[in-house]
Amino acid sequence: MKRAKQQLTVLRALVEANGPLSARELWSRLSGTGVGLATVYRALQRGVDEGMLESVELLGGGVRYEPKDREHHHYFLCSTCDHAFDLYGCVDGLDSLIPDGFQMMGHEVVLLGTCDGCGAAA
Amino acid sequence: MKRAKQQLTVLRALVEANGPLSARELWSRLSGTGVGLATVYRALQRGVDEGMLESVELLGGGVRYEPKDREHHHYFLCSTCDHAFDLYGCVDGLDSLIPDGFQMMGHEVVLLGTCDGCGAAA
DNA sequence: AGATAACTGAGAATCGAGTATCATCTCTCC
DNA sequence: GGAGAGATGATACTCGATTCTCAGTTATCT
Repeated sequence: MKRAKQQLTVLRALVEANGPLSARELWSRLSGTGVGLATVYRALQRGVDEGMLESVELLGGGVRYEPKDREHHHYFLCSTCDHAFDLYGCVDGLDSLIPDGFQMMGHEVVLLGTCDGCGAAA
Repeated sequence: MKRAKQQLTVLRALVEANGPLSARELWSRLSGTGVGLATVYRALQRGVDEGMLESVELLGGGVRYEPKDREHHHYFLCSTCDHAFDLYGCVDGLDSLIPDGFQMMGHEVVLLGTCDGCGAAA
């Protein structure tokens, strides 16, 4: 098995994904390559340290990672396959929700439902 | 210490809160009452089973609980104190985000920032 | 009061996510 | 082709959240 380039393999898989991936999700996508889970975590950690990746936390617990250069976007979380898809675009009316005295520094919108593949299969 | 009513104590604290609480957060609010952590979990589990509570997962990991009878709302998550506040109201433009073939069954909006108390203290 | 079932607190046990360790492997530079 | 540095996979370990266990407590009914 080829070594020393496994971290690049990990990062490439992340760039090619259509949404943020968790460490485990990423690892399972690389299952054919023999990459170890520890290497996946190392690659993610390094990517974050070097500023090319960012971690995002959605509903459902786990931390997911994606390239940092993507424009502002939100997510669609499929309740069947648990995969998160990027959604480009945003929503209106956020400001009206903020209570007096609170300072908003960011927002997160997550749509829940079934994705293309899972909805068709059902 | 009075017993047998501890679960009611737990549920009452949850109803009186201004947002969903995690098991730990709830437990710490009851620290003066001698209620055990296991009892908090038991009360929450029973509340969910009986349909009076629902669990919500926001960014930041943990599961939080709140009464199920509240109208549609979203959350403000304070990055300083990590408390989640209910926000009544909603946003526009969600439909335009949904990709073709996806079916939306719900949505979650979380505002991030600093709350009244934490912003004032800073 | 007595019997019984439900409830409780404390701490042990379990579980999953993430991290640390270590022997081995690969690359680069001589 | 030999040496050293960095990378890798397997696995042991840590840590926090949640659940389980158990002996003692309390409520209810008689």
